[in-house]
Amino acid sequence: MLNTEFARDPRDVAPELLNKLIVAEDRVARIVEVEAYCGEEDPASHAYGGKTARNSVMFGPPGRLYVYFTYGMHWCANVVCGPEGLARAVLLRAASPVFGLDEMRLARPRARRDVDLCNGPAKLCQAMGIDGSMNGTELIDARGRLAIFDDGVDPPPTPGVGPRVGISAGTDLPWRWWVDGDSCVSAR
DNA sequence: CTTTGGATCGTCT
DNA sequence: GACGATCCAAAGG
Repeated sequence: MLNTEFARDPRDVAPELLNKLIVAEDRVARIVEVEAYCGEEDPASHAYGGKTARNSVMFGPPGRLYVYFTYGMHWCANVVCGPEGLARAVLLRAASPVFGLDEMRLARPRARRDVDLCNGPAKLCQAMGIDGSMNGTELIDARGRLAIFDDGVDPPPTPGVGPRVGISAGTDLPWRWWVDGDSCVSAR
């Protein structure tokens, strides 16, 4: 996946990220659920209300990872999209483990079944070993620890579409997409 | 199976 | 001082 492909509206990028691979060091998972957040114009976005220390990565160049800490214990990860400066991003909500499952199980001892390793935004980060130290990391740099990789599996032609999860504003906007029928999707 | 409430702390008002 | 782009265990049906 080329960096320039992220320099677009997250509502276009998000469904195209379905079935792409996220690679973090020795672990690989296939993205099956995403949400778009549209910067200062989106009441559900962390960027609503302007730039702060926490959300500053979203205001930077596309193709970087925005990692935030929430609920006092969880990390979640977004891909920064474009146009640059508008703080738009795609939240990685769920993935299907592909490789490195032993490491994922070690990172998530609470997960009873393998399906529970990455079926939520904070679970995905915990399983993949993503935390705040990776905030702002380039996703495309082959030397980096993180990448999004296209292995030739196309996005679903007709993904599931619906409102975003866990927000209290902007609940009318259908900006969540998922691979319909996949057992690792976080919400039905 | 579904529902409920506790955990836990950085961030912004 | 309030509240999260959440997760999990426990309790109830």
